[in-house]
Amino acid sequence: MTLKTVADRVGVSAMTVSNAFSRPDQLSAALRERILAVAAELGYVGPDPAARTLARGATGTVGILLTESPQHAFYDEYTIAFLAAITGELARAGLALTLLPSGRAGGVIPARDVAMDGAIAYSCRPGVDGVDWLRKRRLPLVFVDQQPERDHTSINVDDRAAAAAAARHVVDLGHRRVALVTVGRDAPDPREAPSDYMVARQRMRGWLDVLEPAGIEPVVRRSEYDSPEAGAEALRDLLDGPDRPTAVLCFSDALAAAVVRVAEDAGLRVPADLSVVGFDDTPLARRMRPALTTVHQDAAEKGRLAAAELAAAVARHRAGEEPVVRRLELPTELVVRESTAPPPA
Amino acid sequence: MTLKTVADRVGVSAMTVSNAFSRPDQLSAALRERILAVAAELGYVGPDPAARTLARGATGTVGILLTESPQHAFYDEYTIAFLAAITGELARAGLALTLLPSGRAGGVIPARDVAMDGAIAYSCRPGVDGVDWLRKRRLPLVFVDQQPERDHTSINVDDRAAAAAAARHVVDLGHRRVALVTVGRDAPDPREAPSDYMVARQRMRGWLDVLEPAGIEPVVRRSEYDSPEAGAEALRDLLDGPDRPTAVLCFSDALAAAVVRVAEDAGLRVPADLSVVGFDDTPLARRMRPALTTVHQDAAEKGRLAAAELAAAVARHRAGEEPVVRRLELPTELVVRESTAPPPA
DNA sequence: CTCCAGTTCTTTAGCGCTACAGTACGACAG
DNA sequence: CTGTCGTACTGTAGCGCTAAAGAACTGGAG
Repeated sequence: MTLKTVADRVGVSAMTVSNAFSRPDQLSAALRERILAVAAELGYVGPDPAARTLARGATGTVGILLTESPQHAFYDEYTIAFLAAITGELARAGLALTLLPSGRAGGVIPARDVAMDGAIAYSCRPGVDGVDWLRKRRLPLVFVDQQPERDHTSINVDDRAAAAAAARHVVDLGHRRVALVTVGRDAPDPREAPSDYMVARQRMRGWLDVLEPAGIEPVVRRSEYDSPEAGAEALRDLLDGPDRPTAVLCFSDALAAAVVRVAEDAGLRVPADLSVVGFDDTPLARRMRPALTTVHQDAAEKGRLAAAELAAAVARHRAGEEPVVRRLELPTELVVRESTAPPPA
Repeated sequence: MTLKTVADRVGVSAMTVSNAFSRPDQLSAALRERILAVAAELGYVGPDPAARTLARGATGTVGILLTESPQHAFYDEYTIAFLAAITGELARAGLALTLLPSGRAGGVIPARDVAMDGAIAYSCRPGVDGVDWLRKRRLPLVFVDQQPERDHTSINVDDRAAAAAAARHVVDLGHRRVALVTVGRDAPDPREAPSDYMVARQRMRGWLDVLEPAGIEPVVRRSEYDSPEAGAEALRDLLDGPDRPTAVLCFSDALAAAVVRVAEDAGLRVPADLSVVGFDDTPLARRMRPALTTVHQDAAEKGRLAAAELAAAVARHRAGEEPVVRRLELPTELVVRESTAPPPA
C-alpha cells in the first residue's frame, strides 16, 4: 500500500499522488479530489513519514537531551515548566519533541540513532556523551543552562551574579555562619576542585564572591543529584554540630524545601533560627510555608526562547544558510519572602 | 559523507561498512577496526537514522498523544508522574518518546506525519483526531485512561467503582448536600448528556451510583479543563447559595486543591464546614493542609505498564506476530486524610 | 497561424541504508 | 581428490518517497 498503489488505481503517476498529498497547488482540484477519494477507499493514510523523511531530509521532530535520565527531569518543577514552554512553542512551528534517554540500551544510543532535525541540550554535564553524538552529527543545537560552545547558540542566566545576590542578602541580614548546599560530583572543597557542572560552579563562585570578602568561611555540602532526599541528607549532620549555620544557600528550590523540612523536624524555626534561600523560584517556593526567599528565573521564557531559537536554526539549516550563533542571557531577580531573617541573637 | 564514502576509502563494499556498524558479527574484528578507524578519520558518525529507518522499517521512537496540548499536560502532577515512568521504562527498551502536539500547525499533523514505531494515547477524548490518524496508520497502540477499543490494549482503573467509594465515604459521614466538580464539555445534567470523556463519565456514574440510592441530588459543576482556575471558577458561586453543599467530590486533586482554596478564601473551614475529596492521590494531596482525602491510583505503575505493553506490541509487530490485545485494570484505593469530616451540625 | 506563457501532469534520478541471496575460499571428512 | 560445510565478504534490489526538469496541452497576444 504505497503511493504507487494509489497512482495505478487512479491511472496517474506516483508523483501526482505525492503532489495531491503534499503540494495541492501542483494539480487540478478535480484530480486531487479523485486521488484523495481513491486513497481513502484503499485505506491509504498518506505518505510514509520515514520515506518522506529520507527524501526530504527533514523529520519534523527535534530532540531534547536531559541531564541523566529524562525520568529524573520530571521530578523538578523548574524543568517541567521549561519543557512545557518548549512543547508549546515547538508546536507552533509544527515540530514534535522527542525526549532522548541519555544512556544506551541494547546497543541503541538515542542521541546517535534517532532521526531528528535538531536538538536542545539541557543542563548536561561535560561528560554526557549524548551531547558528543549530537555535535558529531552536526545537528542544529541549542544549549541551555550549560557551558556555551563556539558553534552553538546558548541560553543561560548569569548564575554567578544571581548567586552573589543571594549571598549578599544573607550577609546583609548579619549572618556569619553560612552553609552552601549544592550539586555536583567533585571534592567538597570548591576552590580545590570546582564542580564539573557549569551552573553549579558558577553559583558557587557567585556565593564565594560575596562570602569570602566578608571573611565568611562557608560549610559546603554537595550531593550528586538535585533531589529532595539529597538535600535532606546533605543537611542533617550540619544541624547537629556546635557551630550550626544560621543561613543556608541552596542550589535549587527543591533542595531548599528539603532543608527547611529537615530543619523543622530538628526543632528549628525558619527563619528565626535558620534562614534558607533557594534558587529558581518554582511554584514550590511560593507554596511553601514559610514562603521561600529565592532567586527568580523565568523557566517558561527560557523554554520558549530555546524552542524558538532551535526552530530558527533548523529552518536556516534547511535553507542552507549560515548558522547564527547567539549567547542569550536571561535576567534573574532575588525574591525575598519569608524564609530569611537576621540570625538568632 | 555516506557509507559509500567510507567503503570506497577502505576498499570494501558498502554492505561491509554497514555491517561494521550494525552487525559486528558479520565480519572479522580486524576489518571492523579498520573500517571504524577510517570512518572516525573521515568524520562519519554512523548510519543515517532516516535512511536506516526506511530500510529497516523501524524508528526507535514511540509517540505519546496527550489530551489537548502537551503543554497543558505538564500542569498536572499525575500526568507528570505517568510520563516519568514511561520514559524510564521505554529507555530500557532503547526507545525514545516523542510528545505529539495534537493540533496542526502549518499543515503538519504530527500524529500523521511523525515517524514512529507505535504510540500511547493518553486520556484523549473521542473527538481528538490525532487518535484517528494513529489508528489509520495501523501503528501498535496502547490506550490509557480512555475508551478501550477492540484492536488495542488499554490500561485503566475502575473509575466508576473508585468514584463510588469516594461518594460512599461522604455519605457515610452523613453528608446530604453534595456537589460534584468535574470536567467535560457537555450539558450540566449528567443523566441527559454524559460527558464525552470516558473517564469523567465513569466517575460521574460512580458518584451517582451511591448518591442517587441515598436520595441525594448532587449539584454538578463542569469545566472544560482540569485546571485549578477551572476548579475555582466552578465552585465560587456554589458557596454563595443558601443550600451550600457540605461536601464536594472532585474529578482530580488539582480541582480539589482549588476548591479548598476558594472555600477557605470564603471563610469556610475544611473539613469542619466543607468536606472535599480529590482523585489521583498526587503528591499535592499529601502536601496540602489539610491533607486531602482522595482516591489513590499508581501513576508510575500505569506508566511503566503502558510503556512495557507498547514495547512488547512494537516487538511483536516487527516480528510479524499477531497483536495481543489486553484489558488492564489497575487497582485504586480510597485514602482518607484530613479534608473530610461529618457535616456541620 | 505562430509563438509564448501558464498550467497540469510525467519522467528521471536519486535520498542512504539494509535484507537477502549470492560468491569465494579455506578446512576438513571420506 | 572430491564433496560438504562454515566464514567472510559482495552484488542486487529494493524501502517509499520527492526534487527537478521535461512534456503536453491550453489559451491568448501578435
